[in-house]
Amino acid sequence: MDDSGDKPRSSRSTGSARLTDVARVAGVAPMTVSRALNRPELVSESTRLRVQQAVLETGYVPNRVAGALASSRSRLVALLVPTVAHSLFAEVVQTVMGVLSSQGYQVLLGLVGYTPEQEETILETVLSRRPDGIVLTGCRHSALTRQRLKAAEVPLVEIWDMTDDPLDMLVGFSHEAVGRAVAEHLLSRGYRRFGIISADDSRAKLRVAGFVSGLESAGIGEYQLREVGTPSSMPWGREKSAELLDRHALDAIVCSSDILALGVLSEAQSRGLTVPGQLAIMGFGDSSYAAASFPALSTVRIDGAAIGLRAAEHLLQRMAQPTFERAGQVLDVGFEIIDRDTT
Amino acid sequence: MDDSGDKPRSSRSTGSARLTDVARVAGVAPMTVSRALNRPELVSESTRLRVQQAVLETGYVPNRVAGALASSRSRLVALLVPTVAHSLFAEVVQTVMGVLSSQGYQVLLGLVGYTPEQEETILETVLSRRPDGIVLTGCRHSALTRQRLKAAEVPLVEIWDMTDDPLDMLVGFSHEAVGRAVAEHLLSRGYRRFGIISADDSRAKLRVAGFVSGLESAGIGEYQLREVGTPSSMPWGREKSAELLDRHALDAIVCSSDILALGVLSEAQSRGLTVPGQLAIMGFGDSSYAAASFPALSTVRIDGAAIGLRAAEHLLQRMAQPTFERAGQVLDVGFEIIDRDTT
DNA sequence: GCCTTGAATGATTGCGCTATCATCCAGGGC
DNA sequence: GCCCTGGATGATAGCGCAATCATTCAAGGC
Repeated sequence: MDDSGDKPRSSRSTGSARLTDVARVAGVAPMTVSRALNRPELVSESTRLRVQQAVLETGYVPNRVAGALASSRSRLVALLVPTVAHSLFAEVVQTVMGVLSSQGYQVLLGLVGYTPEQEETILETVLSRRPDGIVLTGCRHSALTRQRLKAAEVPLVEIWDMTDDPLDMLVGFSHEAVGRAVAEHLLSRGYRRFGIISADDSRAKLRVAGFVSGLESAGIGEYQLREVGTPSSMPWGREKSAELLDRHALDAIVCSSDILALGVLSEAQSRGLTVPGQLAIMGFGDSSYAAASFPALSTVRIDGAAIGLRAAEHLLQRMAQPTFERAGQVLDVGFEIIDRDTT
Repeated sequence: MDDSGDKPRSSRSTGSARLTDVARVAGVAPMTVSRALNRPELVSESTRLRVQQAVLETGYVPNRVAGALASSRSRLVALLVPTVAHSLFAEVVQTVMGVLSSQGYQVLLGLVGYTPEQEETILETVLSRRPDGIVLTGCRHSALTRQRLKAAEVPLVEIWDMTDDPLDMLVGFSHEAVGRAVAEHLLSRGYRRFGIISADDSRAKLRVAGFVSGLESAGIGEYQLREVGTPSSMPWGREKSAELLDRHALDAIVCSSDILALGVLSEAQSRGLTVPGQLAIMGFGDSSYAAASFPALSTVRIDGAAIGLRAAEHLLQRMAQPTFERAGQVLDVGFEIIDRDTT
């Protein structure tokens, strides 16, 4: 009845219902509406119901932009991955979002590709949203990126890589160890003349380095390496393996992703090579189609869901305990060699 | 020199540099800093450089939360898809984000699954961020969702479906037409006894309905239908096809996704059935592995990149022209039957 | 000289919310 | 009666920025 106290809506207002509108309808102070919605345990049952009713009547949708500004809590988590067009990262995105959204966080997704420059650019705009937490793929960042992240003092989980010295928390695995394990596996199978097809991305190169060091430990210094651009694709795999097979006598080709390996497989088949008899092929990622190819692709399984899950959990924990000591927690989720029919 | 005019930093402040800090260092008014950063053409060259310098000195990172509140422009676009763990939607996410981020927009990703309830919940929290635009998968929404979207008056593109009556703009294709085209294709190949394995999702069901109506047009009223839960997977495909093949004499099985079709294929192979001689198999989506399977999977290609691209473009256009008449623009990107070696 | 013009810059205000502290009041101890 | 306690509610003041309008000043016309 008494709406004489309303301020006239300024020309800058958006026109939709505000907290004060709900407060007027419910006959309480704006602050009480805020509490009824965000901390209902502080408000009496009857007030809560009146507010609820008023929200429905006014069609009020809270403005979290204003809320974030006032409270310095955005309830936003930034998730930076190279791409989602790769099932491994898609899996991470899927699980991280599942965990975080169940706890009331929303996710600002950033696709940083495979270059430090893109990461820098995107990180800057991401930080301008003042996220409550960040999940960041990889742990080899430019100096500027590291500096910005430290300055932002925002809970952070690096994923999908391994280091002793994380910026904050880390959930991942060692790419070098993957490479080394693949080398040992193939050597134990008796393969000796290796081709490598690797994407031009820093983590793939780490795996290659691990693989090569594994070979060297066994006294093998010779191998053939080809790099391909991103995104990896079957045609890249075919083209580079054709090149390798034309010029070198190889008995195994190791690829930095399953999709490349599939390309190698089809090249081998088109040349009438028996797999793995005349040519062994190793992928990486254990994509859903690795098991479905014929012959079924041997590969390395990374549990993206586990990484996403643990990363999200770590982040939630840290966000809940604001200044918990920066423990430098590191979790290695490992990997698994999947020995199917191409090795 | 003169910093006597500074307000003491309130206890509620976040501690990082603000516009006023930069302004003080640069020796200009805060408003001038704002202009130098957001509308540099309004500021003299020398001022712009001084501000730039001051930004570097202070390590200032703009607070877009405050900016969004003050300007009623969030520079945020919400992108709602069922999942990213499916290459088709991942492709859409990838392209939408590519286009939008090049124009300075950030993307708030929402995974709505395949139920209207999840869509409702997520849409509510999404709207509370006051996005400048929304890309929404599907165009069959609950009444509440439709009402909220209309009330929000935010530029909207529905994707991945088709209707005459979009909420705002629409870029997609007709799932019924897909089903009908698949029916015609298989009938023309001479297949007559059909099994259908479909996910329990509304758009897959539309494709089934189209397929069935295609059969009926040809006078075929009998078919075997099995539904599977989400997410679809190879084991689901194997299990349901085993069930179908045990009980019915079929010469073709149509699946609502490639991954299901791959499961059917492996079941067929394990039974020693020749494909397509004794059993034809049809997928949907033309995932990257469809061409790689053996035999290569026949399927339906949807150009997810085109959908994402056009959707993002439409949205950008609408966001640039605030109250352009709600044209009800509809774009049908169609689909393509990919006739490989399983039909 | 005087006015106009427009580019550059500044001062003020408010976006819609929540932190914080103040107030109010019922219930209880003594 | 008085004071304490604590739950419920309210009033006030900002969060950091940009919209808006005001001011300044050099250049130019006459």
